[in-house]
Amino acid sequence: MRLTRAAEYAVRCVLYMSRQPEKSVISRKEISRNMEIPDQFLGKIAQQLARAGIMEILQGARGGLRLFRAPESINLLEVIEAVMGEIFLNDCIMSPRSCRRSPTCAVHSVWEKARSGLRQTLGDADFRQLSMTALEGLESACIPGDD
Amino acid sequence: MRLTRAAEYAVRCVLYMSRQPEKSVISRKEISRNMEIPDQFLGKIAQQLARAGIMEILQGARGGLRLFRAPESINLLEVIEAVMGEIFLNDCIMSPRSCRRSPTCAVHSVWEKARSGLRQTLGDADFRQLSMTALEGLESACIPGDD
DNA sequence: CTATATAGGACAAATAGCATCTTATTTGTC
DNA sequence: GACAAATAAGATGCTATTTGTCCTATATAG
Repeated sequence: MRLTRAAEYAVRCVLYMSRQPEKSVISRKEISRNMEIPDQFLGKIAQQLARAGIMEILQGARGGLRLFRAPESINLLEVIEAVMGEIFLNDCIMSPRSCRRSPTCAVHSVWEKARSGLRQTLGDADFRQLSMTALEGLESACIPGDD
Repeated sequence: MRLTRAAEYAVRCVLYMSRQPEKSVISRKEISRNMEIPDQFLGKIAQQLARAGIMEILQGARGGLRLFRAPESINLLEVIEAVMGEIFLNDCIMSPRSCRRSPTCAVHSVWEKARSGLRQTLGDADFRQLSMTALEGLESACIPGDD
């Protein structure tokens, strides 16, 4: 019931880019260095974010990453789901066929409520807000693992 | 970002027990058979639920499981957390030491909101309600994996 | 043409999830 | 006390996922 490392990295990456001048191209190396993300791993993550229409990747010399949209139109939910897939709390929500009586199962409705609440909260957080509050260099996102 | 199988089994187990006459002792085998839970695995799960004060385990012949409290005083959240540990969405919520500036990090506050909302929803669902809506034999809880 | 980037597939180590096996222990009944 | 019916608990194994790394290919600016 928790974020993967990859999703955390994705959030850090978009957060870093949100703080740069709009439409600027930022090299993967710069991001990975500043946000403590393994460079090659960030490459894979960036591809997923690109496929989700969040950023674009420019190849070749002077290439790098560029946000595809303004930070205020990007939210936490879509960044996370771009990397982890759609958030769901249990199997039966995801594949109703495997649940024999979802329409009348009380547990089912709780899952659904919990899931939609969670997605709502994450969907309401856009990166303009996030980047404005988190201003200082490296420490703009939580950096786990030192513990 | 999803329930483990063990947590799903725990929910099914408590749900089954909530439907039986209060304070009755139910053998593990009966529960595992009726709710499609591997018997030995249920043994482990029952121990966790017992440690959490949700049920008690009676050893020996005619032994089995018995709810320690009335179904209305048991909620989804505690059953899940008994098995999975406390729900948290990312590392930095769990171990604030590893997060260098949690008080001022905007992302941090979103995690906290999402987490508390999720726990609230699950905490509001008690097993009296759940067992009343889910009445029919086997199919009282979602049974994944057939898909 | 060359230097600088990313692309993308293969691979590997670590961890977590999902049990199962085996042996021991507890308890009720005859 | 002996036996049968249950659970307890530790060890073990299999699989999938996560978290990367490596290597070769490809794209682009100058």
